[in-house]
Amino acid sequence: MPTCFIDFLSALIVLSGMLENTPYHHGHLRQSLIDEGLKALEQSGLESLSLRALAESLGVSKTAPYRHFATKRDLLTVLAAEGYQLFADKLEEWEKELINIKGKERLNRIYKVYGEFALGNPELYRLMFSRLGNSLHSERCRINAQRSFAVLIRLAEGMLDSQKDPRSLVLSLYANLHGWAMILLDDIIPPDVGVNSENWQEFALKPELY
Amino acid sequence: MPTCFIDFLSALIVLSGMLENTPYHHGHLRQSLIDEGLKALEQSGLESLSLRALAESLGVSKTAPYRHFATKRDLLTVLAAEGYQLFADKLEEWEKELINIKGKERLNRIYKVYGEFALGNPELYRLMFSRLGNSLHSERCRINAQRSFAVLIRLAEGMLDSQKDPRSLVLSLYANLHGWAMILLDDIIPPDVGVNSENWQEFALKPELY
DNA sequence: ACCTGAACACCGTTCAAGT
DNA sequence: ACCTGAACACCGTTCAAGT
Repeated sequence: MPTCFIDFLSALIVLSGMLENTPYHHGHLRQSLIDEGLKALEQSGLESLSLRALAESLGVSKTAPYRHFATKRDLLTVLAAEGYQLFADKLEEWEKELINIKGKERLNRIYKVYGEFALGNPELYRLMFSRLGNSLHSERCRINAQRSFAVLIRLAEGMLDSQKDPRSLVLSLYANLHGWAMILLDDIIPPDVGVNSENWQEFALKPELY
Repeated sequence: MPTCFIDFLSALIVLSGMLENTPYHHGHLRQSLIDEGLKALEQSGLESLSLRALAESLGVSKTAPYRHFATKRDLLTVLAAEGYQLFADKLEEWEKELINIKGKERLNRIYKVYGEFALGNPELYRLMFSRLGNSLHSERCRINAQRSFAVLIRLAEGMLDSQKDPRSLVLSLYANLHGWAMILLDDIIPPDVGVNSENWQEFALKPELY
């Protein structure tokens, strides 16, 4: 049987699949895996997210996802990229709101918005800032992580009394913000101190420290 | 058959097992699981640690560990407790070394020793400060976590110029230390900044900020 | 008391086959 | 091109049985 005939048959099958929208072909499986993946992530938690369960909840066989993602990790990397993009978008949005707010109050608000993102998307945040989802794994993650960091630098520049190098200072600010986020998300607050997800900002670095 | 006779038989079997040290009975399985678990943790990583693999490497059946730990999580909690104890011991040891070191240099050294523990026991640190191993899960974890925190407070008291509440300040110091530890362990350093596990302390909070 | 073996309900992943 | 089904190599965990 000549190759071109087989190609013709394949094309026919593909076309009929797309046109008739048979239940055999899902149609938007790749995007559905991403959307449903983000939902399942927050619902079941990062550790419990399973490719098989995801496939079943989309009414597709256990192995269907492998047509769109080579490994489970590849899907997680795309989910992390979605997270980094959402994070960068939020930060740029908040930057506009803080444009006229300076000094002490500005730092308070930075803590607030950063905390809102982390505590509002706990599993996504955990994925993004973990070995699995870390920004080094994809171009899209890296670009949006860089975009987020750029906003943090601009936010800090309008906050500092001193004229120190903002890049270095933003790094310690970032370490602080991430530290608090992880402490609150993983509940690793030292005992008998009375810190919780409501009042933690009172305990965080005060602006007069700068 | 009367119960006391069965008990007698059981006792006989137990005794013979202990005295003859047959290969059927391991003898120190519980402690071996903890020791081997700590090794496997750092070798294979937290996510790859498997109860079955652990059992096999100890030459025992896959289900033998269940005689000593109800669940995998229970073993992980004990491993975390070992970690918290080691951490508290190290901190108390370092406290003695820092007794005559004050101010600026003292903060540098705190960063150094904390970083040494986290980067020296990366998987153990990750387990301890995660949902799985967090100190709320066992009395022993909690006691040693509290012991560690107490050392941090004493270390900070000898460092501060101001007379602020040390507990609140230590919390922000802890968030900072933990943030840096996680950033370095998970490689989530913002791109193009040139921070790494060697030079990170130069970027961390400077003592003159206090 | 301590351990084994078979069994169950999950995983991720591969590959030949179907449409 | 896209999906299915059987199969493989892993998991954690339960339970009846062995020593």
